[in-house]
Amino acid sequence: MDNERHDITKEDMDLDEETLFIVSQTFKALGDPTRIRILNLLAEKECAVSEISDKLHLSQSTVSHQLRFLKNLRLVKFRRSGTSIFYSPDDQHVMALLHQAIHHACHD
Amino acid sequence: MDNERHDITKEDMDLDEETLFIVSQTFKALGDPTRIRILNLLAEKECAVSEISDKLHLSQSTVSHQLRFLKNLRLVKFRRSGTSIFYSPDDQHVMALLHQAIHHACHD
DNA sequence: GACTTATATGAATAAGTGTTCATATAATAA
DNA sequence: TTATTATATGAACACTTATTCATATAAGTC
Repeated sequence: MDNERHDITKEDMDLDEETLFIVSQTFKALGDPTRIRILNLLAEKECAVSEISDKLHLSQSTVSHQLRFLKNLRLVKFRRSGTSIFYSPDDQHVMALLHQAIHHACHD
Repeated sequence: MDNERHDITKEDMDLDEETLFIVSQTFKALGDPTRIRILNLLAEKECAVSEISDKLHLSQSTVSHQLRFLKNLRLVKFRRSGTSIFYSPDDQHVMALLHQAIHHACHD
């Protein structure tokens, strides 16, 4: 871990357009209950689309649309196995944000 | 700090409705560029509405609307001083999430 | 009181978003 | 090839959201 003192750095200034875009996109991704549930499930274990559908009681189409959303932001990755496609988290930073938020929501 | 091993806890299971609502609301609040800029500014120093307007080049109405949004979620607090109203952050957990996200966006 | 300054608010509008339905694609099995 | 299973996709729709404009409220000053 990095223990250096936190001095004046980029994030203390006005945010540039690109940073602002990335940050807001990231939080938007986490701002939907369905996507939160999907990511929280994938955090436990890699899942096929149909598995997500079944466990979360969501339509296949809804899951597929949301996975595309998460895939576009590189928040999940996938691998093919036969006719199934297995998804798993692909951004540990974002997953850490999610877990922190859940933890705080549960305990405060 | 809490160094205990992370065992099976609530956040590893299916999320209950309330937790899901709180978490998604929190992330939605952080999912808008204007609100991110406002919170990032307030992180530096307590500001009056007009000060936020000026520094971020936003209309007074826009700032006021967004501050109401943040106030409703208890993400900011305020104090009156004459005709001015000074706002400041009121949720260190959420501010921590924001700073983490900015930090990651800047460095990755 | 009247006037100014600072902030809040409601309505309207334009843009964005999540789900559903129908259908397409892709891999496999027979 | 045809049939089956799993997943992806596009269009439509209802719903939400961020901003603007006009106006209201509230505190301070004269």
